[in-house]
Amino acid sequence: MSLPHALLTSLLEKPSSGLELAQRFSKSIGYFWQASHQQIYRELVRLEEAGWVQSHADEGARGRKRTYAVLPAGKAELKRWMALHSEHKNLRDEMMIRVRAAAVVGAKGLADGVQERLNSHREQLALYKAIRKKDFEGKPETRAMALQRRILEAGIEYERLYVAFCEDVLKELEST
Amino acid sequence: MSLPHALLTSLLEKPSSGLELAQRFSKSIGYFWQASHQQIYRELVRLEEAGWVQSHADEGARGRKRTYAVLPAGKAELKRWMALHSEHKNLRDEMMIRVRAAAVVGAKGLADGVQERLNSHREQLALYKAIRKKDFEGKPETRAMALQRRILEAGIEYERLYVAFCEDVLKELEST
DNA sequence: TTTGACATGTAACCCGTTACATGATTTT
DNA sequence: AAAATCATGTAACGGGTTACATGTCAAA
Repeated sequence: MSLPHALLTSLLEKPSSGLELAQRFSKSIGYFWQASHQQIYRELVRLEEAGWVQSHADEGARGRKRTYAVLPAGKAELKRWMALHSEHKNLRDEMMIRVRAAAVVGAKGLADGVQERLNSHREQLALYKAIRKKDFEGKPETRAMALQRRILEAGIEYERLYVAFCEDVLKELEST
Repeated sequence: MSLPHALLTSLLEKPSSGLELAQRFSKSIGYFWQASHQQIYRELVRLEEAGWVQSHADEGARGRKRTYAVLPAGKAELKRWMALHSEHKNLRDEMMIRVRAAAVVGAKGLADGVQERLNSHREQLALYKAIRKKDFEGKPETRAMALQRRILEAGIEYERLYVAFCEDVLKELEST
C-alpha cells in the first residue's frame, strides 16, 4: 500500500505523466518500490478521485499525454502517511527456499541459478555505486540529500549481502 | 509462488498437520517465507490434488487433525523446482518510501517510526544470533547444515543492514 | 503509408491478507 | 458445564502480474 504515496512523492519532485512516472520508477524510487505502468495508471485515477492530484491533457482522450500535479490535499496526505510506522519486513526470497530445499533433497542443479543471481547482484551493486558517485560524491549535504543517500547506501549493503551469500553458497557447493 | 515448495520442504523434514506447519512457519523456514494458516490450508489441498502429498485424518472431518506426508512425485517436483533460477528481488520496503518522502516534505514525525523499526530489527538480530548459537555452534558441518547456516547468516546480515540504516537515519534527524 | 515510438488503457488471474465460522479436545 | 485451546476451514477483497487492446504522432 505504498504505491500511492510513492507516486505523490515522485509527482511533488516533478509533475509528470503516467509514462514518465513509469520510466522514472524503473530508476531512483523504483529501485525500492517497483511498479508496472498498468499499476501506475490505475493508481493515478484513484489519486485524482481522492482529490490528491489534478491532471490535464491536451485533449482528454486515449493516447494523449496527461500530466498530473499534486494538490495541497495530496501533500498533506503524504505528510500524514510519512509519519506512520512501517511494518518490519523479513527477508523473503525464493532463492532461500531453493537453498533450503537443496539441503533436504540434494543440491544437484542448484549452482546454476545461484551463479546467475550472483552476476545479477554484482551488476546492481555496480549500478548503485555509479549512482552514488554521480549524484552524491562531492556535493553539499543537505538534510534531504543525506536521507536520500542513506536509502542508496542501504541498497548497496543489500546487494553486497546477496553477493556474499551467493559466493558462499557456490563455494560450499564446489567443495568436494 | 514458493509456498507449495516451502511446504514440501518442510513436510519432507517431518510429516505434519496444517497447524503444525503454520507453527513451524513462524520459526525456521518462516523467517524467510511467511505464510498464514489460511494460506497453508488452501495450499495443502492443492498439493494433494496435484498428487504431491497424501493426507490421512483420524476421521475425515472439520476440527480433526489431518497429517500430510510427501509422495515420491512431490519429492521429484521439489528437485525439479529447486534447480530453477530465482528472480532478482530488489529491496522493497515502505520505510524507504517514507524516508524518501521525508526528503521532500520534511521529516516531521519520521523519527518515531524509524526508532520502532530499529528496536524491532535489533530484536530479530538477537533472535537469529541465538538460533545460530543453539543450532550451529560446535556442530559437525555437513553439506545440509552448511547451506542452512548460510541462509541464517544472510538473515543476520539483513537485520544488521536495517539496524545500521535506522541508526544512521536517526543520527541524521537528530543533527540540529 | 507504413513503421515504430510514445502514450494510455482493459481484463483476468493469483497470492497474500483480513475477518469470520465451525468443530473437537482438554482443563477448570 | 463453561472456558480455553487445538484444529480446520470459508468468504471477500486488494495489490501485483501478465496479456492484450487502442490511440497518437513523427520519421522513413
